[in-house]
Amino acid sequence: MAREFTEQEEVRRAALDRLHEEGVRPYGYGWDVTHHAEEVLASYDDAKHGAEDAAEPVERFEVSLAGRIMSRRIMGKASFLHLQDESGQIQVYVRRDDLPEGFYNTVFKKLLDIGDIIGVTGFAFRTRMGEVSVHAERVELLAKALRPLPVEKETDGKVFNEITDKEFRYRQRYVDLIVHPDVRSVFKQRATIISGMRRFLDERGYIEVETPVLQPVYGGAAARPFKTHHNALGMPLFLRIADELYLKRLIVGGFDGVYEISKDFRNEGLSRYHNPEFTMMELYVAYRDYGWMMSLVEEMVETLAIALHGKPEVTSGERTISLARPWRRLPLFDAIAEKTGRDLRGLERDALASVATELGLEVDGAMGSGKIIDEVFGEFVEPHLIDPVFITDYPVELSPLAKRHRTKEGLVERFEAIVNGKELCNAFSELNDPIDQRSRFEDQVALGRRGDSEAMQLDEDYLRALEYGMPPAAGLGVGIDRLTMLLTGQDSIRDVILFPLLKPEAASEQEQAPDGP
RNA sequence: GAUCCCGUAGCUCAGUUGGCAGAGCAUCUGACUUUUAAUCAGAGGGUCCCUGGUUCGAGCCCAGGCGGGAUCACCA
Repeated sequence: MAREFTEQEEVRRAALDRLHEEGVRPYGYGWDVTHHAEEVLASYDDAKHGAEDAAEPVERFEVSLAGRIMSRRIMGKASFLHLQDESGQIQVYVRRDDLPEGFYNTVFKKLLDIGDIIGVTGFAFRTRMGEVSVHAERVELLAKALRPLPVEKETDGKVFNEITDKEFRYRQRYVDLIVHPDVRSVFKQRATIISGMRRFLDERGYIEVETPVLQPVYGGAAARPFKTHHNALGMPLFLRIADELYLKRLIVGGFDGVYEISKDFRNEGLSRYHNPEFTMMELYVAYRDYGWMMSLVEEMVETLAIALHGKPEVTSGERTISLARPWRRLPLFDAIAEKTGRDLRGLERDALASVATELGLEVDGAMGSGKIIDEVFGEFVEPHLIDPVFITDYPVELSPLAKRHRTKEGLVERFEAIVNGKELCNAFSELNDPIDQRSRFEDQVALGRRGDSEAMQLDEDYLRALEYGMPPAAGLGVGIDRLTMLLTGQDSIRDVILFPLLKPEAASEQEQAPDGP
């Protein structure tokens, strides 16, 4: 079914036909780019290239750029436009008499539009109004835009044509990126964070590995998986919810430090903090424990913040948060006591339940003591932890893969870093006792039988690996999306994921996709 | 899943007690060789989300639906 075109689309399609008639190729093959807009602006030198009132420049500043037309000011025999490339925008001055016969009047004025991608060569100069610009001597169309671009115009705080519809911005991220430089900037910063993290880990000698996304047995976290099917083997497979168990197999295999930066998938709800596929960095280091890992985390996050902002500080709304080392280390029960005034240490399940109820939580019979403690923490403590803090020593039943605490009964050597009221990472001294691990898995299987859809599966092969002997090790998982939110000051995960999951688009524009084989 | 809010031109939004569908920007035509929200003169553009109801008359009131957002709950 043919889509109806808007008036502006009709105009552009008519222009496309005219271009063909005029013998102008509307979609080019490339352009020899010598400069980006920002470089020209940064390296322009009035003394050499001419100030606005200078007679003749000492030397011509030859440039060749390519980009998108973002605005046009057309006059009789000369025009201005703003060209946007990846680096930013620069003004271009186009004169009829500098271009081939007829090009200015028939092609440039009539057939080019905002949104078209062009190549420009010429020389940089400073206009009478003082703006460094490119005096075009050659203009070529590289790609005709058939849809109008919602380009913003701004003057003295008044903004016209701004796209504020979040849905539009997420669905048509390519448009969002064109018209919002700050959105481009967030994703450049995301790349800086990931490459900085990779460098940090590589410098320490840890090896980047790749483990299966499709897993016959999923594990390593408490979450519901996506299920799929392999036709040739006729077997169900799960998209990984974590990398953990495979990475620890590699520690068994003799690697002393391995990490993986990858997508994990969890079949759960969407929110400001949750997308069904998200990016995780997991790291495992042999012969280290969780105390050592805390030092590594604070150093890594501080390093990344400095790389991004020049100082170990981030902002969230009005708030400035210092990420400078060292971070406070606070046992979970102390944190709860500090914020609620209640000491939960050593309390039995029913006593915990009544304290939680007094605090105003709803407790149902299915919740074990670990779950209740977790609820109290999540409700009354975590949201109030703004400055970075390591919360340590969690109940054993919440952490089936963590090593029992060396001195504290019923707890494991686990920590989460909390910043700005949200978990940034999760880590522990890894459980390497195969007998204990088997019984923890069995507890999980029992939970699963009682209907806990997030309980872990028993992974026989992982136990086999542990039975060969795994060195003591520290493990870490960092949510890259949330780290990026923190370091770039974004308050929705959708603003740090290029293409967040959305409901399918209503059938108006999108042809219904046929089902796969 | 629950609650609240929103849906009018390409974009942002007005739209009075229910009485001819509006503005800015964008688009089109013409003028203009240093503009920058260019300017000046003119023009076109609407399934007011959908369906039904009330009414002489509905963008507005009512009911149902669809789409979206925000908050809450599970999870990183």
